[in-house]
Amino acid sequence: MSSNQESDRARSRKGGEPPESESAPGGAGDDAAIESTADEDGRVTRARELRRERRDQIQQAAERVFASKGFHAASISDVIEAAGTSRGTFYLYFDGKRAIFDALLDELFGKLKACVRPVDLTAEARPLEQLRANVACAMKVVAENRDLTRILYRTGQGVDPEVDRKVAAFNAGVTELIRRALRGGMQIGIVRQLDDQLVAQCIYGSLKEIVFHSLEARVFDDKPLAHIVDEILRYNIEGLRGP
Amino acid sequence: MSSNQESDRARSRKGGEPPESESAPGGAGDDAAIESTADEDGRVTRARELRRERRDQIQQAAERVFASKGFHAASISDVIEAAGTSRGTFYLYFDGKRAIFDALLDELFGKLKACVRPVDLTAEARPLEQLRANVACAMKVVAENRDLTRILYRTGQGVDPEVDRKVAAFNAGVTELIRRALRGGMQIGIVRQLDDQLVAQCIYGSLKEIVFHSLEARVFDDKPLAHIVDEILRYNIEGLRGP
Amino acid sequence: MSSNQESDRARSRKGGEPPESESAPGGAGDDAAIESTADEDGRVTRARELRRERRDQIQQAAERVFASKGFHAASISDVIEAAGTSRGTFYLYFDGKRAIFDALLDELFGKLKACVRPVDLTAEARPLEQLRANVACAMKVVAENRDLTRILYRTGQGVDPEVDRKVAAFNAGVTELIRRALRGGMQIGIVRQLDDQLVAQCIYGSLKEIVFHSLEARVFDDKPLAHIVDEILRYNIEGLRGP
Amino acid sequence: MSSNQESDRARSRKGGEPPESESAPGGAGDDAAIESTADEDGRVTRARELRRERRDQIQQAAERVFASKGFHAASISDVIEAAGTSRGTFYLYFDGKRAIFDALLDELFGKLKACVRPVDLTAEARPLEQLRANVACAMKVVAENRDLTRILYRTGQGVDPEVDRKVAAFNAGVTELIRRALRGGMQIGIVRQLDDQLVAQCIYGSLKEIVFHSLEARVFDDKPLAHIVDEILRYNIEGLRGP
DNA sequence: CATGAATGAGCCTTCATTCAT
DNA sequence: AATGAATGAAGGCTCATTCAT
Repeated sequence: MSSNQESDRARSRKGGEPPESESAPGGAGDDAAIESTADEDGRVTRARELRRERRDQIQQAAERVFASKGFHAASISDVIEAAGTSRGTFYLYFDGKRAIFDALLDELFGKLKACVRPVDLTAEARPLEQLRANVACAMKVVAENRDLTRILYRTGQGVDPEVDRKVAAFNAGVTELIRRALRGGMQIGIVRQLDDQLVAQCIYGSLKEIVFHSLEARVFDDKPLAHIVDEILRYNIEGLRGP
Repeated sequence: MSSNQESDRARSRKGGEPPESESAPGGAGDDAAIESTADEDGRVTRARELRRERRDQIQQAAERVFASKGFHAASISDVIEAAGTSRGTFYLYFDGKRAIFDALLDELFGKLKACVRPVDLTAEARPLEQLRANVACAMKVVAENRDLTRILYRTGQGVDPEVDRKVAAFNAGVTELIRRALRGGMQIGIVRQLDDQLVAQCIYGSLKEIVFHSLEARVFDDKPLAHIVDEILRYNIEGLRGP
Repeated sequence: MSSNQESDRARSRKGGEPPESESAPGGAGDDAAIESTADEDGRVTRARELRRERRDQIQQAAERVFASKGFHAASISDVIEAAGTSRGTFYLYFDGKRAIFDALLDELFGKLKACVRPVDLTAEARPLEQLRANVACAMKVVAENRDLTRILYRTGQGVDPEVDRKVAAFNAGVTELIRRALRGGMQIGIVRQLDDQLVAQCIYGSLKEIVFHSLEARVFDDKPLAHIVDEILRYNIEGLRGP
Repeated sequence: MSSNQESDRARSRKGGEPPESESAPGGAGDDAAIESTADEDGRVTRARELRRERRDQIQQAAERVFASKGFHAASISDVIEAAGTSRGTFYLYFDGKRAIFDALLDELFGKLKACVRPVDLTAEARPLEQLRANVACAMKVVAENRDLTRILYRTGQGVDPEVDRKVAAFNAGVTELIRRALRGGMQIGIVRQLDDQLVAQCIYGSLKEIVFHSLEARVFDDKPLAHIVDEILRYNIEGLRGP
């Protein structure tokens, strides 16, 4: 029930820009149009900035709150208190608890997607270095967004069908990326024959575990990132077998 | 917070046996003590059985409910409706929502622990077969307890510090088991030199991902368990590298 | 959206009896079945009585509150305060504010319908007396349920489509009754030829106005009911025309 | 209660004219006073027109919104959206939701009062024709202000004590008018002896019912207005009695 | 032991109104 | 005069838990 109601006000602004003020109605003076336009543009731009700032302020507060208390235990009251805004303002910028969680998810997934590139397997392209770069970047993003990642990790999936779908889609996306790389590798012979679907999941799982565990245990503080990445890559490439 | 209050009645029984009927209450007849004792023993035993049955009935209902709606979305009302008991009875057997979740967790972890044995690495013991047996057993347990496992997977950790601790402890336990096996393997040379902590997590992660994903995607219906186990083992032992 | 949510608990009990306890489950003793049954029946009956009492208590409180503050200005808090119950209890018996309003409406309409009988126009039946009885009874009901009627009068229709429908249906029902009487009267010649639909509304309107106005102005305190009824009937039968 | 607070700005303007621009604000030039006065008069007049236009624009929007959603379900947001103005502007012209409702009420009552004239009972004046004209005019006003009338009908009285008072006053006014006509009629013998107060209410009620019902059922579309008026008059004058 | 009516803290959300720009 | 972001009081509702019977 409640997950369907979104305030019209918030929804209308949701994905996009504020209504742009549609120029002033009424009998405004017609002379000096240029300056007035410039003024207005400036004001509108400024207003848009303020909107974004406010929104970010709330979103960041939510990030902190969710990360420390968990999604379910956190209340809107916690968020607005942390953000230093009023209840009403919160609902001016977000449609509710689920919606702000969604926004946080989008942010994290966006950052992660931004740093992972499909691996080019041609010899000149040094695929191993690309892999290393991908993994290192992902871990850097995670390390830089510890709160955000913890939210995702700790919350699991029980929030909402929509959120579940989003998380599943992200996981599927990453797994698919890995699977394609595996297939390519098999074709040119640098990867042995294997069940690409299953192994892609294994790889993704090994990465996730390291990532999330690092987060909780603050491993990054103890071991150099390069070491971690190296170990993961060797584990995945060479397996465990002794010489 | 309200989730900390535990009814005195339920707490008193918490870790242990039912109150053993505490002798017959009220004005029980004092004559014919011997027969009455015999009777009483029978009655007590029967009572204990009933207790266990009742408890199981509720716990199984909770398992179904949590698995289908998720821990947070499920209400006590859902559970007692599914169990066919009354509200009061529920609280007679469990301290609350968190407590029954705890019990379910214990059950699952118990079953999993029961089937995993430390690997004996001596040559005669065929360590690979032991590994295969461990993994296969774990996957069988999971497949047989789909609901239970889904609860854990879907709920993540946000339930409660106590639950979080339990989950973390289980994870740590498994990882430690793997780590010891790795160390043993390194000592006798069948495992290459590696960061046992990190790689243990990698292995655990790869297993978990397969397990949980299988659960949702019903992979077990499509691929033979043996194939899955083989692929996992080869992945972990040989890695990805082509010939 | 919101008008659809009715708590399952309340809904399940809505139109009817409590679940009747479905007999005690578990291994209850099989002897002495008769007394135990008797006991249980007694207990169940008593429980049902208590339920009804509680419900009435709340409903009457709501009646007072709505009558004095109006539906929109009254809050659930007002009702439960007046009823001396807790918030939760309210929702145990009613699905919400609209639902209790509905119940009040049903009560009033039920009482009104109960006292109005179709008029038998045959000469022996003294139709005038029947009319008088109908009108007098309706006014008595209204006078005895001043609060209830005021609620309806003051609230108008803006509460809810469902309520609107109910009110409209009641009005239509009464008008239809009058229309039929008019038609019958025209057929046997004691009523002149007229547009039965329009005039039925006129009659209903004249009655309603008297009724509702009396309510506010406490006319019943000043003028004998018989006088009022007489005037209404003469007005409707003879019109205004002087001799 | 919040509905009592009225912004000082709006209150100051309340019953009357706009602030007449209170001389030109800002650093207006002080020289050329005469021309400037002429200019200013023009400007002021123009400004006043604009004010009125703006106000009407909002009021008409409110009329539409209240009529379609009902007073309570309609929000200021709905009104300003329909009016194409901003929130702030709304409060510049009206003191709030209740105030604009008040204004609408005044408009409707004004129009109705404007078309009803006391009936001159002298023989030459053809009192029946006057009655017919009164009723016909009222029904025309209602038909032409369907939205406005529906608002009143649907909203009942629960809005506000002030509004209730206004509605009651209007009703009382009309009833009084009818009563006086009845008394006059009784004096010159064209109306039979009756309880003028009660019968005045009956008459008013019969009219109201027709009017409001017509509104919802769009009777005006099916039956000619003249027929309706004729039926009402005959009903009131001749009553129901057959020949 | 079993029951289920009662509780009330606490949640999410809305919206009339204000005020700085 | 116009704007619209900000406010926060208030409302409806849920649900884990208790306790008298």
